[in-house]
Amino acid sequence: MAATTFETIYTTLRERILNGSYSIKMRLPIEDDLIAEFSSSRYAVRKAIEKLAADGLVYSVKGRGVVLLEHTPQTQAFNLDLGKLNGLQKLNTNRKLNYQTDVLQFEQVIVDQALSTKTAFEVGIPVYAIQRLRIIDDVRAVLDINYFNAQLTGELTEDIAVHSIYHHLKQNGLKIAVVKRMLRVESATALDQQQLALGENNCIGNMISIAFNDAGRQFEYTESHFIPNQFNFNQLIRN
Amino acid sequence: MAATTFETIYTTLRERILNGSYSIKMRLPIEDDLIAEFSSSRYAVRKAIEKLAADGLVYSVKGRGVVLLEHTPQTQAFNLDLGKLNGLQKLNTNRKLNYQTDVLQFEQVIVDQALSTKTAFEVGIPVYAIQRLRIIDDVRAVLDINYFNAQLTGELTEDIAVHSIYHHLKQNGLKIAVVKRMLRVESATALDQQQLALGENNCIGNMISIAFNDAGRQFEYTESHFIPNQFNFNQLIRN
DNA sequence: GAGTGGTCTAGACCACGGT
DNA sequence: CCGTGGTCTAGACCACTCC
Repeated sequence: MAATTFETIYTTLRERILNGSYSIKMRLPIEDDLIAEFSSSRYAVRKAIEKLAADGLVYSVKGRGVVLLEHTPQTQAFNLDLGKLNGLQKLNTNRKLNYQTDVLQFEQVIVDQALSTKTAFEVGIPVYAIQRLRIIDDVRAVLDINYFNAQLTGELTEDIAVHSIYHHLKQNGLKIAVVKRMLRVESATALDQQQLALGENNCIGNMISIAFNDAGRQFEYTESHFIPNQFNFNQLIRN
Repeated sequence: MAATTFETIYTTLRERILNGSYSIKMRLPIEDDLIAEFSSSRYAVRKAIEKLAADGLVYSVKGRGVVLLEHTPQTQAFNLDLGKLNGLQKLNTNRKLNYQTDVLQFEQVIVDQALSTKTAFEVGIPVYAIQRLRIIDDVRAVLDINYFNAQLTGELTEDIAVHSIYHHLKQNGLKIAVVKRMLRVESATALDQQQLALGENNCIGNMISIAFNDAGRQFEYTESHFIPNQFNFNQLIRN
């Protein structure tokens, strides 16, 4: 906890909102009151409110005030994991899950034209091509197909792939700045059918991610193929 | 175009980034230079940069500068429709699409316990229950299942449902403040199988949306069931 | 140590909502 | 009209990056 001024205000207000301290009036106190309460500047108060708005908890209306958005037990799920790095959120569970990873493929290849078209990596650069099966509670739930720009990640090993590549990259000083994602529903490929516990289903969810380091370079292209009925993907649209 | 100071700066910088004017150095000019160029305050410059960052175009690094994120023709699709209201983005097409709507169901019902659990609407209030089939270029692509809180939307008619309910609501002064979405891949129901052009596929994408007006009240619960291989869903995660 | 973005303050005026 | 959030200015100091 860095605990800048606005973070303190944000955390305090967030807790009050979730507690229901403000729920009767459906309004946040006006800015001047919050400035007085926290003995802070308007900047800090407004930044805290902006963060609450980004969380989907409040909405500011010019001339009126800051409105609380209704939230019920049912709609809590919409507020969770709004753009967390780890992406897929398991449905209906708070208990600890049992994870296992099978590395199906691990090799270094040179990007050709076809792979470049798909991944946006430049032709000729070396990348790691990795396929991993994620087994969650003994269910073959996710097939990860990764391509990492070897020049940006440094050396990777199969042992790292079994554990967490992201954890390794962070430890080696790679800063993950931004991840862009695209989600689709697709007909299952032969590989999906073979590897995943699809049951009667013949489609998959495909979460395509491209990740950028803090120099703005794309170091990863990943497709995560996942089975139906198990995962969630959240989004918040603000006007 | 309201054209506040920061919007002008934002638009100008955005155009330059997309033009490639800055691409060689992979950096934006430093804040002081932008302040000088636009004869504006630091506030306006920083707000413009923050908007570019929200678009996934740049990333600020304390002590270093504002970095441009790599973008190639392939990765353009990741930048489109980041949280647009209309949600589903049709894959691979810029041409004009031919839309048709069939209203399958249109009735007013009172929320019972089961519907309340699903929609988060209070038991006992009147809602419109609407089912519409969206036919895009003669393909039965999307099945919309809507529930609107009648107390918040005012009267709706089947004729409105054939056209655009959102358009009607906006015209009647309802301000759509926030939409929260959850996307899943699900096994197709009998209704989906019957109505949608699923072909061999036996799954659908389900985009569940809850929408709030500018008083913070949830006025809508909607499930959009859509066929595989046709739609995109974008997300940006920032560190 | 120099350069850069992040936080913070204290003010001002404007635009919108409601009375 | 008053109350409110949105925009904007001019400054200060801090934290981080890079040389």
